[in-house]
Amino acid sequence: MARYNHKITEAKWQKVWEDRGCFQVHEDPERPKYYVLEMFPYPSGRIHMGHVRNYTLGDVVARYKKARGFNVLHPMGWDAFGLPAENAAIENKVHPGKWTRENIAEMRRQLKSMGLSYDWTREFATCEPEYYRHEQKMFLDFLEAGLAYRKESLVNWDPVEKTVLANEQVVDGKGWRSGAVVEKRKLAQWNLKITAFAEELRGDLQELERWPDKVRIMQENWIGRSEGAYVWFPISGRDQGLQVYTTRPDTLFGASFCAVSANHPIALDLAGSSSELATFIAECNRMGTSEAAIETAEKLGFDTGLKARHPLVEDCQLPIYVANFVLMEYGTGAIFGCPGHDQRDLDFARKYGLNVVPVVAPQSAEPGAFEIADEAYVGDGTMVNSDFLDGLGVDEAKSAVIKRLEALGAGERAVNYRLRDWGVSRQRYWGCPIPVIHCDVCGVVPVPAEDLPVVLPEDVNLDEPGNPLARHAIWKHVDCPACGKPAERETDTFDTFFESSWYFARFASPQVDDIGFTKSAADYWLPVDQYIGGIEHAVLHLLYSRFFTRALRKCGYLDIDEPFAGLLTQGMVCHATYRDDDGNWLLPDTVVTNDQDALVHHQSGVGVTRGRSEKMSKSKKNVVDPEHIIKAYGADTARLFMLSDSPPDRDLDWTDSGVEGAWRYLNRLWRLVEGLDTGAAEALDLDALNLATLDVLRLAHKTIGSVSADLDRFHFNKAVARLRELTNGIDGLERAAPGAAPVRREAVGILVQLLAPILPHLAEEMWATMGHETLLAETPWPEANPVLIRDDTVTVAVQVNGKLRGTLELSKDCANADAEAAALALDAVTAAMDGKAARKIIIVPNRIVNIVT
RNA sequence: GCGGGCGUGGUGAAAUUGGUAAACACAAGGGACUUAAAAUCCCUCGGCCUUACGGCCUUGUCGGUUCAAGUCCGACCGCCCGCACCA
Repeated sequence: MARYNHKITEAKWQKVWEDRGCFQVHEDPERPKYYVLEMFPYPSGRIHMGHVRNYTLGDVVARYKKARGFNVLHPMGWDAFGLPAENAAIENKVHPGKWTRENIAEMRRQLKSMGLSYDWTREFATCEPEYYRHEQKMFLDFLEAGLAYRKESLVNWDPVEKTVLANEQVVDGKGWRSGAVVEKRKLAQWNLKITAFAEELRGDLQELERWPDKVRIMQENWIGRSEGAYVWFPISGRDQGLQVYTTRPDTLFGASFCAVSANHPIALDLAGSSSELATFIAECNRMGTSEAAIETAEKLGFDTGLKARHPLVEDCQLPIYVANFVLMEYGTGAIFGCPGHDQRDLDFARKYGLNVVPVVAPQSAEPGAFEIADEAYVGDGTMVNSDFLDGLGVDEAKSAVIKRLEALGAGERAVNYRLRDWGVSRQRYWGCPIPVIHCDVCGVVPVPAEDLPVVLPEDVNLDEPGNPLARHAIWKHVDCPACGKPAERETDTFDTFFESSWYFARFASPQVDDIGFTKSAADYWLPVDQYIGGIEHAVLHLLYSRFFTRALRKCGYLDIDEPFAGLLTQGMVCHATYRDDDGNWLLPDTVVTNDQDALVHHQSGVGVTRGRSEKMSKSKKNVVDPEHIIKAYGADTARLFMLSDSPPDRDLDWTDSGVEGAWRYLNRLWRLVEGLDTGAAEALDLDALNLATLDVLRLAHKTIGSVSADLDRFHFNKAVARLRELTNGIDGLERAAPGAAPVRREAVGILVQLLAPILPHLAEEMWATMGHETLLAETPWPEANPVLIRDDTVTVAVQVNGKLRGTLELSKDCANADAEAAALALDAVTAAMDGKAARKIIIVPNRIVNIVT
């Protein structure tokens, strides 16, 4: 008996599907559409197991929905701009464009070997002008709609590389590559007004019912709506006041100090005449902006000597500090501190010897006796020491104090968001040029639509630090489109999240060149019905895309609000880690077991320690190359392994034995059709079947329902288990039994159809071997015979005092009295009741009888 | 520090969402076939007690609610993920 030859079979069907254009789709208003999309990859060079998992999940959904009659759009493309290309250019002296395009070719070849049901005619790469020209136009439309603007903002500047660094590229205050001390610099940067949609982006999260709660919570926290008030504190001896934002206006009578950010105008102003303060500000700015850096930093303040006058308490003067924990980007960059009810303010007050006055007393406290020790009281309670607020609850006090402040003109109710506008300028080469021109006379001038695209020049010199566009004299110098005088192009490029914020819409009409996508195609295909990708994009990519969709709507491109109706976030692919005695990481396939059952390196023989399973990463070398697996076992085996055992949103452990198990199952399936009687078809006669044979046929039809339900809910591991059960059932058929041959043929047929989304190549081969002349990839999903899935009897558990004492086969939906009588008649039940009478009998029809004595 | 999640056999997991815990696999052990191996097939496989029939226990720990708890509630322990000192 020949073993299943995956190499020949997989290549054969991939070619058939491609030649027939099985997966090419067109808008068809007659059919329901289904758009399934996996997050497109950055072309880093080769696919990794994370890609294999992601694309397998999407492919199962796409093939299943196609079989269910949907017009399925399932595209693939390349997120092709980004920093790795520039790094590779510097390290290997290869042009970023060449490097990127070669990587795409290699990865496309690898993806094609997986047999994924993409409509490859829709493929595009975002680094090509045919793509990015449209986002240049979108940017100009945003500019006109007031959704894009330029402002000065602080960036991490690496003085050696002459470039801006992301937070994660700053390590201990130094550039990750140059090691130079990073400076905070103010640069004029382009921003998109995502905050204009803050409330909408937050509120609409509720509508995203097919998104994981986890992601919705993360986005909600990121947007960070808070309700509070602005409060104005006059500054003694100055004309200007201090505007503060607070979420606890109720604690205003407990205020003992004010504090401003190191970058607050007041701080900068005072620093001009105080070198001490200037030094303190510089120290604050040196502190990293990453959370870890701020976390470990001690809370420090610098007394400015200025006093803020309390808006509600006559003669009350609060010292104004510059403090390292106040952020310029949030609220007004200034706070009042109430140490009694904020731990950070309490720490600060103790350090600098400031008053601590409790103004909220917990319900349990003795009136007048409540004091604050080491812990601030942040709970609800009754107002004390607070003038007209005394006796009110916290919420009432908030309203009352705001009302009073508003009446006095000393404050107002306010809603604030943590969300900041999206800075899109990058001082980098390998990105989409920002289509504006800077003219000394006219200022910022948009590139006229007819001059788009602004094409990224290919002839650049990457050997020197800094952005090569800024050194490219020919490209950079142009005439002002408005006045015709010499001017300069913007040399910044877009953040690469720009490209991925609308690519899903481009797939709807990827070939049109006068616009990013046509309205009619967007109307038909969008939103994406099911989006699948990694949890690492839970906030930024998904939030930017949600914003972009709204911005495009405002500019008339489309009519939807939400780009992704359903979201599935897959878990990581993990593998055990290995290190030798010197602590060096080792590749899994260089580790073997020796005669003494010990782990050793396959060549040197030195001892190896097996570490815990972790996310596959190059740095820990615990990687398995998908291409090796596909060559050795085939794409179907890799797919099956990815889907078996673990639910998609959980982490998956890659194991060799698991792969072997998947491969054995494939061969077992293959033997199923090899041994099939495909000759003269004996008609199926239900009445002639014995019970065991009928059960297998019934199992096959029931499996249609259970597998469908599992696939609908993305419980792929359970679907695989059901298919294994059916396989076990078919294998157990007694060949000589009457009607066994036609039952076997029908059951295998159903099995093959249900396997099709998971093991497309093998299933197609089995389908053909069974004598079908149509393609399984174009065959509708099977339908269960209602007669065969109906159950006449059910197994009911019988308990005495909650303990299982036996089971009963009862006719379905039988009377409770019958169930009760049958249960009481069981020997095990009478024994367990030990002569006692039943006090109570609980019956859940078709499920359980519980006798309580 | 805050927020979210998870904890079930040697391992990955399942449990119709409060109703027979451990489906389906992996690993392990035993057997059949074979000159032998591979492949394949069959059996055993949570723990303890029992020759057997069977019994008792078991879902991180301790309590609670309920006729009934892996599932709900409270406290604790452990692990993972995310983050914003957010006023």
